[in-house]
Amino acid sequence: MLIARSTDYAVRALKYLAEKNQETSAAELTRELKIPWPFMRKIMQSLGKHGLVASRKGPGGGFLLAKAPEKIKLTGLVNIFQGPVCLNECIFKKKICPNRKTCYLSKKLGEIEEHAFLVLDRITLKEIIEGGHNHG
Amino acid sequence: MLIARSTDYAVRALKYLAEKNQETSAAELTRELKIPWPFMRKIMQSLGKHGLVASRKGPGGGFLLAKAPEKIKLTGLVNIFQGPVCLNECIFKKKICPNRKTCYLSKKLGEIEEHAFLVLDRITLKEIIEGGHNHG
DNA sequence: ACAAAATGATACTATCATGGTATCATATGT
DNA sequence: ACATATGATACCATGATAGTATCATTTTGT
Ligand code: FES
Ligand code: FES
Repeated sequence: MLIARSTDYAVRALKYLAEKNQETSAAELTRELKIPWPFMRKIMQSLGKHGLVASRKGPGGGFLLAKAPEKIKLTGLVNIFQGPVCLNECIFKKKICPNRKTCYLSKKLGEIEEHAFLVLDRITLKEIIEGGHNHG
Repeated sequence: MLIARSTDYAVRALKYLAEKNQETSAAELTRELKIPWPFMRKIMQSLGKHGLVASRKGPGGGFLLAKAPEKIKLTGLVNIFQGPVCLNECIFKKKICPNRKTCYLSKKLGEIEEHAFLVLDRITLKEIIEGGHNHG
């Protein structure tokens, strides 16, 4: 799977924040998006650590988008929650394969991976919001 | 990961069979390809069930390629060992997402998946063998 | 006939990534 | 002070993949 659940949840949360454009608590996000509360909190904390949202503690506190939606790329989110986009780790017995440089199959998988990366890298939160879609 | 270990092992085994072009036992495959014996057997049995190799029991028995290398497609192997190529299963809480039809993100992931499929579908065992590669 | 060598079938276990939970500490507004 | 929020972190659950074990069946050679 290219997009893990955590990444997907993050997209939904960010979309909600962007559309509401007001400080929003994790509780509200949980309620509106039907995402389990502790999991949601973990996700928001990750987003905070990586500077995608700003947070404020205390009553009335919550999260605010910290970057413009057009600056938030899907590849960035994938990186945070799943690590680098990777479809091509020829692992033989848990050791990275020594033949990668010359391997035909690896080359082809590399092509796929690159294409996937390019597509994902061009998708921003803004596009997702405006894309005439239903995500979330 | 696009190609699972089992699929990769299958490719190596088939390549070996194709190059040797003689009846070959699982024991030899295990020995030569450094793949765990019971796992190798399981893989060969799957390949047999799906008609990619023919088998013969008894002393001196073993496996033979049952299709021409150019007829063995990577997508076929992926199907056997991993199921359909799929990078795009928006699963929300274990239920297939109802928004798929209109979802922007799903559309983009679908594009990636389709590209991946097309590339894999054009790779045959023959190409892998002749590809100036080292797979295995 | 018999033993050995091979595959067929199938059930089981192990490992690991992901998804999800729980707890306590810390900050903030009233 | 106290309630309400997030920060940090450790823990648990689940499922997919990788790998193992066992027994039945077929074939060959003596
Ligand atoms: S919201 Fe489910 S496919 Fe996009
Ligand atoms: S054999 Fe490892 S990259 Fe192909």
